[in-house]
Parts: sequence; structure tokens; C-alpha cells
Amino acid sequence: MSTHIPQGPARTRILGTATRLFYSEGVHTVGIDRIIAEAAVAKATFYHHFPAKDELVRAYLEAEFARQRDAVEALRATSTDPGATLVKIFENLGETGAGAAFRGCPFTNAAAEYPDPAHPVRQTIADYRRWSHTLFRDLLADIGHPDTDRTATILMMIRDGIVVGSDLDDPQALRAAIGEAVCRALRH
Amino acid sequence: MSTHIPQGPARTRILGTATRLFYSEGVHTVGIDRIIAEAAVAKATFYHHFPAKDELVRAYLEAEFARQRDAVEALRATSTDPGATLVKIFENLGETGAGAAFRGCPFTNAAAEYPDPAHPVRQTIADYRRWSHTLFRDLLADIGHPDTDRTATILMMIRDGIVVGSDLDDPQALRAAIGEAVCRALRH
DNA sequence: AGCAGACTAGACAGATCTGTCTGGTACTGT
DNA sequence: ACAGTACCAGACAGATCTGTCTAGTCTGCT
Repeated sequence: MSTHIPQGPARTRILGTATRLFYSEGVHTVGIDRIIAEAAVAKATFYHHFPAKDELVRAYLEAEFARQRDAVEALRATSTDPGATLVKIFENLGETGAGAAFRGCPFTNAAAEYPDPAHPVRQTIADYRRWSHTLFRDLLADIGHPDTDRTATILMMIRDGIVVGSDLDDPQALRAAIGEAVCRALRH
Repeated sequence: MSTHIPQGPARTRILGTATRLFYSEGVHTVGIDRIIAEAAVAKATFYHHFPAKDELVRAYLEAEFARQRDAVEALRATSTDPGATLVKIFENLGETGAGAAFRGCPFTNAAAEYPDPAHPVRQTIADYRRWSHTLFRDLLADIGHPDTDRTATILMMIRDGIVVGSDLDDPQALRAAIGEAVCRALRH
């Protein structure tokens, strides 16, 4: 029911289709043939825009990274209270985790399929995780938290726990525990 | 340097080789041909013991599940202090996470490659996660914690954070934060 | 008018995947 | 001595994978 005919230029269609399929079914299980079929694109066009499948995977994660950065940027622009921003980030995480289409974190899922830490895809994942940790640390510094670095690491744990647990356990029960988890993590 | 010639009966060799390869490189990237080659087993023998690859994946996770159950059982048998047991479980997690061969949680990694929640492999993963949550909840009850269920959920988050972060971030920095993370999670 | 660039359709190569099947060897218990 | 079991070696089928290549269409700019 949700198989829309993709719109716009070829590159956009490819990336949109790849995002949907890679996220919902995994990277290695989804072949190029399937992507070009569902994106309604010729094979030569695909390889014109992306020299190899791994480049598409990287572009998929890079786009997701940009999307999250923009969302956080928008959140920080509306609020001057860093504590509220922090809580809102985690509430949003729980909300998306409770959605039907949720299937975990695109970055950790991809990492599971790319074991080599030197691979370009893993570099993008590492960038994303450094950005996440820095984001938490900056917000904690803005709050005036005395233990920013270690607490940011603890918040990363909770973040990972939410995305993993929302996929594999009961997302509602998990969502109900997020507020308390963050609250306890911040206590020092 | 670590490619040992496998020992023992064929089934053990297959499962041992599969465990090593599936964990270090992923499930879909490792083919049957490679497993039978490194296990020094004939193809017919493989399919005699495991009717399909997915059955081997399931057996691999089931064996890992049993190993962890045994380890926890041994830990609970030596100590009568449930709080110390809980802390030790998390310390052990951080220790294995800091090891060179660590590549995240076998169960969450496998889940990333099996998107269908109804798949037998996902059932095993769900069993494992239910067991983990129940373990935490039982230990919290033994301590006399007033909020066992929600706190167990928070401990699950920290557990997931440790296994994900040990693989993708700096395992040493993460390990140094585990004690504090558990301590804050237990505070009520 | 004409040309460049983006696109489509699809054959093709070469590798690799899972799973089946044939045929032969070696050990073990009766 | 003999049946049963466990195993080995490897060919084979059929599907699927990534990536290349040929050949032709359509559109917009100059």
C-alpha cells in the first residue's frame, strides 16, 4: 500500500528508494537490481550517479546524518533551555522508536554489516557517533553539568539502548522509562 | 595467526567455525562454502547436521545464549550478594567489550540482518532479550529495589549502550563510565 | 539545426550463493 | 563378516549478485 512511484530526478529517486529499502531490509539483502527497479531507473544511470554500491550506502547514511543534524539544529534554534532540548531529543527518540516503520538505528545496523573499521561506511558511522557525543557534551556544558564528558558517554548508552530496545523489545514499555533514565543519568 | 585447524566431530567444527566467522564478519557476508572449507567438512556433512543456513545461524545464537546463561549462573552461584553480581555482570561486559576481537552483540548484530520479526532467528533473539530483562529484574528484586521493572529496562539500555559503544566508540572511555552509569541507574 | 548530457532498456560477463546429488571411504557394533 | 553410520570430495543446478557495455531516446541550450 505504501509503494509510491518515485518522483523527481534520477539521483533523488535512487537515494530515496535505497534509503527505504536499506533501512527496512538491510544493506546486503537489498540488491542493486531491486533498487533500480523500484526507483524506475536504468542501470547505467545508477552507475553514473554512484560508482559502486558502497558509495550509495555511504550516501544513504550521510543523508540520514544531515537529516538528524538539521532536526537538532532546528530544536536548538527554538529553545534557549539546553536541559529541555536534551529531554526533547530523547523524547523524540522514543516517539520515532514507537513508530511502526522503526527498525533500529541506521548507523548501528549498517555497522553490523560492515565489520572493517577502516571501511568508508564505518568512517561515516564514526563521524555520526562523534557528533552525537559532542552534542550531548555541549548541551550538558550549557546546563552547567560538572561531569560533561562521562555523562555524555552515559547518555550515549541510553540513546543506544532506546534505538536497540525499541526495535527488539516492547517500545511502549521502553518509552515509558526514558524520562526516568535520562533523569537518573543526569544526577551526580 | 589465529586460524586454528578445527578439532573434534564435524558438527562441533561447523558450529565453532560459524561462530567465529558469523560474529567477526556478519551472517550474510559469510557463505556456506567458506564455512565448510574452514571447518574442513564436506558439504553433504554440513547439510546433514543443519538442514539450512538459517538453522546454523539459529544454532550459533542459541549456543551463545547458553554460554551467557552458564556464565551468569556460575556468577550467581559464587556470590550471595545480588548487588555485587549485578555490578560484576556490567564490569564483565565492559571487559569483553575492550577486547580486540569484540564486534558488538551477536544478537543485535544478527537482528540487523534479519528484519522480519517472525523469523526463527528473531525468535531466539527475542528469547535472549526477555531472559536478560528478567535477569536484571530478578537481581533488582533480590536487592530490594522498589522499581524493579522500569529499572531493569534502564539497565537494558545501559547494557545495549555498552555493547554498541564498545564496538563503535572508544571502549576504554566507555568502560570507565560503566560503574557510574549503573550507579546512577540504580538511584531512585 | 545541432550538439551535449541525462536518461532508458536490457544483454552480458564473471563471480558467488544455497542446496542437491553421486560415489566412495572408514570406523563401529553385532 | 556385515550392516549402519558418519564422513569426505566435488560436480552440478539454478538463482542472484555486482558491474560493464551497447544502443537508442529525450530534452534543453546555443
